[in-house]
Amino acid sequence: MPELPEVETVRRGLLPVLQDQVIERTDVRRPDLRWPFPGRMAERLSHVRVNALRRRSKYILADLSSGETLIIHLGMSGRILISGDPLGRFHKKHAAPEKHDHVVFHIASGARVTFNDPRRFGAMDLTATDEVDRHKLLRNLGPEPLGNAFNDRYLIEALCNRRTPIKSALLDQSVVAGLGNIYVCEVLYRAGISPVRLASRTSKARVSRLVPLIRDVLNEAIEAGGSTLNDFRHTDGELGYFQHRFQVYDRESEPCLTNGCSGKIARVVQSGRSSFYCPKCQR
DNA sequence: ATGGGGGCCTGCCGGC
DNA sequence: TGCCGGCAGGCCCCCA
Repeated sequence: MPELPEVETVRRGLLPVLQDQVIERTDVRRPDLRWPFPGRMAERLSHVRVNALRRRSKYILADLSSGETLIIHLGMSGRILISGDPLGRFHKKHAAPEKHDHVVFHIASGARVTFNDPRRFGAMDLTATDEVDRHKLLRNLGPEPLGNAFNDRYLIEALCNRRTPIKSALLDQSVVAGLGNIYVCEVLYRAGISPVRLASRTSKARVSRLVPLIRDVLNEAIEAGGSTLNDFRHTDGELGYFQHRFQVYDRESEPCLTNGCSGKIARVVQSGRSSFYCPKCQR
């Protein structure tokens, strides 16, 4: 699913319902997602207050009054939906659990937060809050693309020795954390860089230019509430809108949108993922 | 050490 | 109408 902008959209949607609120009880409706849930997860997620709701890369982190942090990843098809919010900000009423509703959080306010994930590539784990950064899933993540540690000096250093296509390098979460297939395609289009160009063969000047472009694309997508392809929804069930602004993603054989360019968008497969780009203006 | 490919799942869409 | 192959926003793990 969800790349950084979609995860950030979900986090913001959850904020008013979870921040400083008490989880009264959690229903765990199956033993695992991608991996087995941690032991006694339902109990450890009952009678706890959510002190903070953070995001790291594509992970949502809920810091709990128990001293533990709930780590949530949405995988490819994970959704989180809110129902029965007593303050009326979300109109959806409670309903019987649907297919693929795997975990249901019952909030003391009366709201309910449901994690639904058909493909089950998502994940949940619990770890001590002061050890979150050392958690297996998080410890190898590179810098946040919207943070200060992500800058041209860093990115030049990170890419200069990589003998892999720049597309693959930017998808590598240890280089920069949070980009996925869609936004990498869009970023490379804006930068005029071919996805098949080797990272190490991309000039420092062009790598420098990538930094603000990555920030722009992500900020614009967050502003638009993320992108909706098949299954992404906001926590209130609404759609994101950034997909209407895709310039290359999923536009195979359509005309390039660059002024004066007569190119057609091409699709190539790189390490099993589709890359979309204009062979004329991306070199 | 680094890079590439397989595999994990379900659902949907297009072609026959 | 039904079946089959291909494809999908991610990422761990194994192998070379």
